[in-house]
Amino acid sequence: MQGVLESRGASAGSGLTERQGVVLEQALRLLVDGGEKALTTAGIARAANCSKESLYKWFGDRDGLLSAMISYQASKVRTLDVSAGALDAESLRRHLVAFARDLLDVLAGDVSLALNRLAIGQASREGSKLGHMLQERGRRQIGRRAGALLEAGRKAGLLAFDDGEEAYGALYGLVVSDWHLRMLLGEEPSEMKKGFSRRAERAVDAFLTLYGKKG
Amino acid sequence: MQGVLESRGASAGSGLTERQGVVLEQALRLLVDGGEKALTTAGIARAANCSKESLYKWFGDRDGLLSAMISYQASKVRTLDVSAGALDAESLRRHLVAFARDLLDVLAGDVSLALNRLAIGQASREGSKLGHMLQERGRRQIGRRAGALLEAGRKAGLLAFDDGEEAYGALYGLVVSDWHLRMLLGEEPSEMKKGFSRRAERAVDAFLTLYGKKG
DNA sequence: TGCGAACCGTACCGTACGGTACTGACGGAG
DNA sequence: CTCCGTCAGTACCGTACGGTACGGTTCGCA
Repeated sequence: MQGVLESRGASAGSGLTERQGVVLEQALRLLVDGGEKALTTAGIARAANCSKESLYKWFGDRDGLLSAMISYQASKVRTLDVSAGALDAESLRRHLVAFARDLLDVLAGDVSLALNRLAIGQASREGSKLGHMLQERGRRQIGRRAGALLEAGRKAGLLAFDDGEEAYGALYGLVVSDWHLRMLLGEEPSEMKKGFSRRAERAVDAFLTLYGKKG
Repeated sequence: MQGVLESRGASAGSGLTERQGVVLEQALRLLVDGGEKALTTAGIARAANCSKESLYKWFGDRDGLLSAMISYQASKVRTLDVSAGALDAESLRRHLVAFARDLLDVLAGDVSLALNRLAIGQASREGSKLGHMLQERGRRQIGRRAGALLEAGRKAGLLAFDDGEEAYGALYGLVVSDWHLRMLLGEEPSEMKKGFSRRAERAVDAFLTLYGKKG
């Protein structure tokens, strides 16, 4: 067990060989296509041209595989930090609209929806470990980007709020409303994506009405 | 098949005998306690003291049983319509806060959470029939109450909006934000319920800032 | 060339589920 | 009393899954 060399370069420093990355990729594809029901160890092994025994050696058990899938996906969609230098009212609005649009796009992505469905289906069981992971690696991550943007807006005298978390909550609610839940329940995302741009702008307008400093 | 008498009075005119109501009650309890994994036909039969054969005779198959559970629960939590006679600014605000608090309470209810988890887990499969049912019987229902309230507010000259659906979406988003998803992912609802009242008031204040007519 | 580790493919095992079939008990109708 | 429908309880069947074990193959390495 000690001194094991990774057969090729590890991917993204996650401690994963690229072989294991391929496995997780195929597992995600299966999950997106057929839901949790289609995510069987035999199916993953077949799709990734590996043996079940290797799956258990690499990931321990099925739960370990699910956790690895979430970590893997989270590491892939690293949010690009916006360099928020020298904000004025118009550039702040543009940044907020871009954030809102990105948020809607991420939430409507089929991998995101599939992983959220998976974690939610698992949440009733004890632990809800997957839910915590998704929360930590997803919301926390994108929340930090929004928080930084809001803070920059306040520093520039363009926004007024006491509680940053509350302001972020309002922005999130105005942007997303119940669309995320509706997509999780099966409403066709492609139908909704067309209205995302307009929706993002409206939501940001409302947010600025609430938290923007008049001037 | 014809002329079958229901052995006792049907419950709520749903075409269900009270025996079947007991079965659905037990099924919901199992679902809340143990999640979808615990919702097996054998388990339901044992909990309700009936035979599996009767389950299949009454509900057809497992999907029919799940649908019946949603219908049954939806018929139980009929939303009380508020008689919105003679609104002024203060009573409108009270009504909105009451609505917001009720909304949060409903969404945080364990039966609601369990059914939403069930429908979401099922949504990846074809059809997403349960998702549609939950959408129709849940959101549509409570949305009508909110829509009527908003419309009354506009008629009374207290609110200003063009698109009622958009205004409702903003209210919903401000009230709920991402709390529903977080609870679905397993965050403990009892921890959150304490802040519901304050949260409802804050959200309504923001909503009135956006859509309330000044004066 | 020979050794050993990793690994694929498959077979295998125990279990649990959805759904069906059978038996026996109850209870009402004639 | 007898017939008949309903239902509980249980046994049963086919299937599918998670997890393990084994034979055969490739490949790095000495």
